[in-house]
Amino acid sequence: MGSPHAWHAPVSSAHYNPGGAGSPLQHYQAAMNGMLAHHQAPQLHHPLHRDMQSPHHPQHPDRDVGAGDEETPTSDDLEAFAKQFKQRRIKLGFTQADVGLALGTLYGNVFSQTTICRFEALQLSFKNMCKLKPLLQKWLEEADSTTGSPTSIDKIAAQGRKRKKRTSIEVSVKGALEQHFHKQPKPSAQEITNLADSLQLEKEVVRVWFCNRRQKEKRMTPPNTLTNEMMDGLPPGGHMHPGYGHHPDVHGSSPMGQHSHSHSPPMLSPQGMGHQLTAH
DNA sequence: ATGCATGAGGC
DNA sequence: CCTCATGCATA
Repeated sequence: MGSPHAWHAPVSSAHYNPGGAGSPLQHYQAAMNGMLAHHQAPQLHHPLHRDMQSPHHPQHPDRDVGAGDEETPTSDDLEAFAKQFKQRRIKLGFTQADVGLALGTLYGNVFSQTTICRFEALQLSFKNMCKLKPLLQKWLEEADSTTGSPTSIDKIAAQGRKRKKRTSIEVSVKGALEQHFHKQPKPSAQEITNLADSLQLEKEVVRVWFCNRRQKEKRMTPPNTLTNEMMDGLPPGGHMHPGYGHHPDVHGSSPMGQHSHSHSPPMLSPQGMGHQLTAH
């Protein structure tokens, strides 16, 4: 029979430093992004409640630790897996985009470089991470199992969608939006219209901005809310850690309590990333 | 790697 | 209109 798997050679234009230390400068780009996005979805959402985001307590004594469980993983498991995944992926010479395509060939679900990237960086919701983990895990198994298999290349492609051009919001404007976000994460339609008027932006742009902002707060690795506004009445006791805000979640809808290991101050993945440019 | 955007599903 | 998963386009 034919080979069920089919990944072409790692056309990787990816050069990364598996050591971590050395050059923090990594810039791999999906050179030839085949936008083969169409629809798919053999999997629908079930009428299940959102019972996720609470891997609390050990369920069964028969559950082994490690990255090999089929049950709901903990946030820590996900982090460990993501980390391993990235390392192996790079070791094997695949780019994030390659993996995305491979998943399509494997299961029929294609993913973009973006999604793989976000998975590795834990920038997805807990639930989403859980959903993708099995897929990526299987790919890993197959990937190193098929070490050096010929395989055919399939290129499906193309689709033209008229997407709106990405609006570039100025830094100063972003700052203003952030401040409003702290006051009211969910402004009403009227508020949005008002804000849009003030900032001279389209209402839609502002609305979407808030939607995206809320999603960010729900990621596993949330942007630390470092916007202290009322720190004038600090208690004389002062047993507060300087540098970072407390809980990442606000209403208790947040997934899990962050890990227990001492996280360093604001942003900084356990890996080696972090570079932001505030100039343009 | 990430910002802004689209779309499906839900209320 | 919101949430949620996902991605094009871009820094």
